[in-house]
Amino acid sequence: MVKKDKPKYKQIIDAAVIVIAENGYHQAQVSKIAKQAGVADGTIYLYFKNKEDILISVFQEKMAVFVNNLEQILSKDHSAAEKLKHMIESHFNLLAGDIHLAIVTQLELRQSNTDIRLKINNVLREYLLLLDQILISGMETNEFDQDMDIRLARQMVFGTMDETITTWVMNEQKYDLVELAPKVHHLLMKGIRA
Amino acid sequence: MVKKDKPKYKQIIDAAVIVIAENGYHQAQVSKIAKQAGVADGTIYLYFKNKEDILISVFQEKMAVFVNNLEQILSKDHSAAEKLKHMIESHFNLLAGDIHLAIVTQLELRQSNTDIRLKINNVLREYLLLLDQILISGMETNEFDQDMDIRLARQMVFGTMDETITTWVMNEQKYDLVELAPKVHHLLMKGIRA
Amino acid sequence: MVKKDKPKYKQIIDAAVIVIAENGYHQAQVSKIAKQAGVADGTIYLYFKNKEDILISVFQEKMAVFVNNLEQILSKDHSAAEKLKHMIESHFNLLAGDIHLAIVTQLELRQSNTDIRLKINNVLREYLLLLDQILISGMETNEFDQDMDIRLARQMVFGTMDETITTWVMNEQKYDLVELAPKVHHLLMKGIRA
Amino acid sequence: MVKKDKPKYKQIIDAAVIVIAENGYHQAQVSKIAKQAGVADGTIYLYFKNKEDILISVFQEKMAVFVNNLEQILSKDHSAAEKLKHMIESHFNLLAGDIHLAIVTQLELRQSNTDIRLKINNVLREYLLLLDQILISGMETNEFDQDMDIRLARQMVFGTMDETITTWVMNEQKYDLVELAPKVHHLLMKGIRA
DNA sequence: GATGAATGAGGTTTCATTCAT
DNA sequence: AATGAATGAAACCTCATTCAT
Repeated sequence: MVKKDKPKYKQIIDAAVIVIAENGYHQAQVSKIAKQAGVADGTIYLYFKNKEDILISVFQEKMAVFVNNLEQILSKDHSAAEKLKHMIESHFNLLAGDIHLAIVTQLELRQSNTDIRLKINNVLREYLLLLDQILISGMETNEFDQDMDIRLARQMVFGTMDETITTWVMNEQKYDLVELAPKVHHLLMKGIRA
Repeated sequence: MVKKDKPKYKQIIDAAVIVIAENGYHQAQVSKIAKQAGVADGTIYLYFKNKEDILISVFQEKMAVFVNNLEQILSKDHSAAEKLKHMIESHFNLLAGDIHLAIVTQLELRQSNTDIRLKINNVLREYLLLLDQILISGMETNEFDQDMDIRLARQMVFGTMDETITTWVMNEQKYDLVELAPKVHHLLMKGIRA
Repeated sequence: MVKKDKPKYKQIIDAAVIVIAENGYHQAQVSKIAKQAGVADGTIYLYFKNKEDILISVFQEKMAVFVNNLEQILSKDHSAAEKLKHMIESHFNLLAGDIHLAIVTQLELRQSNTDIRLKINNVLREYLLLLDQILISGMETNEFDQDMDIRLARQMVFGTMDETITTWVMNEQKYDLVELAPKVHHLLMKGIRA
Repeated sequence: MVKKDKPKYKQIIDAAVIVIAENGYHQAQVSKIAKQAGVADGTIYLYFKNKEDILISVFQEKMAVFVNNLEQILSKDHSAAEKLKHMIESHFNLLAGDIHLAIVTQLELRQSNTDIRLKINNVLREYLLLLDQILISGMETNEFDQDMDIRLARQMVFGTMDETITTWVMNEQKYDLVELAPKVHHLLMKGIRA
């Protein structure tokens, strides 16, 4: 059994999400995470190389859920437009259902230093490549504008989603994020359709 | 004469931009900023309440240029679509012309803690309100879709611009940002037009 | 059967010598010694009270060889001068033949804290008492100066040997230590002979 | 005025000697040294790069006194034998007069890691070169055996002195170290004279 | 007897801010 | 107004030792 499969590994990851969300990135000391996880400080270091490793693992583990979801969506026999819709809904659903995670990914983890941010970006890249697949397939079926710049389209889709979620988090989730999904989809579709 | 008009005030602001851009947010110590500005550490505190005050002031001072530009654009007798185009071009132009500033606003300042980020968002709000004016005027003239959600449209426009600029900065400005402006405008127009 | 006679006892002692020699005193963690010995960390504590006990036992076990050798030398029917010569040769030989041990006793073990060093000195005392016997016998037979201070003479003999070996170890054994023995003996003899 | 000339520099050096002597090398925390010196912890770092720098500086500053003394002795118009005598007396005198320093140099500083020990050895080298000068001059005037190996002779002289002082320190200075100087000199002279 | 996962105390260093000059 | 020396709080990580299995 590898470390990642041991119960304490996930226990610590989940504790980190809670502690970061509730205390902020810079107030998320290792000792606080250990306490929240119900283990000794030193135990953390049996499962993670250092604090940076915890933070990157948090992002990796959680991002994996997003990637898996998106892979599911891609595997279904739907139109590109529908896939995009499912992507937005699924993305919004996941974050609306885990406020702690939303706070961590949209606000707190972005305060990390450049090293960690670069590693986080590598994890994110996998997700964006799947988004590119949707865009490319839509262009091939002529659902989406065949002349559009993929990179710009991706930046519009992801930038709009990201901005929407961050605004929602910053406004303390006063309104329903999931309800916005169809509207966001509609807006984006107009931008990219043929 | 208020503090903001004294030469050392701007001197420190400019020093902060340079130091943050060249060293990164977490390596931008007050003493470094003081040295770059050519003043003593203690002098900083004659012009700023604390370090947070410097960072917010940096954003305020620089954002003012963006707001002024946008006000100029709004005052001209153009269509909403043209105003949007000028906005994107002007925004991209300003940042492409001051790499230090681009690095600071797109990457480094986002590493600040949530408190500072919320205050920065307040400063940003003024700019976004002007963007809303363009969107509203476009909807009134039926250039833009009258059924669209203003907030979402704003998030799409700003999110796309922001994501585009950040990607450009992260890629070390290998390509021409300003050249992308028409394409971004075209993409966004498709999304929001009637 | 007492603990010292069990195979794992010597196994751990030998592992400690290797680990200390190869990693240095401050990098010789109990877990490394356990790994080198092929036992679990906890097993160490079935044979030794604590880490300090390992280090002192290392010195005791290895010093016993020196003491045995010297007892052999003393038992032979030689002049005091010859005994001294054999002592130096034997001492140099043993260390030249076990570089790990030389590094540990001359360099690494001296980095231990004062408590351990005092206990090591107690172990060393037995060896120095045998050296004193050589000196006394030489004074009785008028081979050595009958007016000399035994303690000082012992410090000169041991200090010179020790400094010579340490210099040799520090110089990465670039030259032949054993070859120096006659010269050291000659030098010391001049100092102590009648 | 350079840092070394400022009063706090020497204040911290002296505090370090006292704290190390009284608490042992491994219990000489920076905070203890700061407290003993009557400054804040952070102040230490205005004068020293890090803890290692304090320890090396302690040795450098104190060793400088030994080197200066020895240079004085060398400059006098005495025989090599007399110079050696003065060296031993001066060396013993300095340490007998500053028990804290004796404990630090003979016992505590030797517990430092290999990095620091190497740097300390570089400082010591200067002293040993002056000792070599005495030996060489004695050989030139035929006071000392012209056939002897300089390195061995140096190791005998320094090893004997070192062993004598360490034994005295370890025995809690129960007897008079300075009284031993003539005897040590006599013993060494017999060993090296022509 | 043997294991090895878990424990938790403890210290160096940075840096925003102050205040005597 | 300007200086810059001094302050001191705060946290990541290591590793000897234990004890349930």
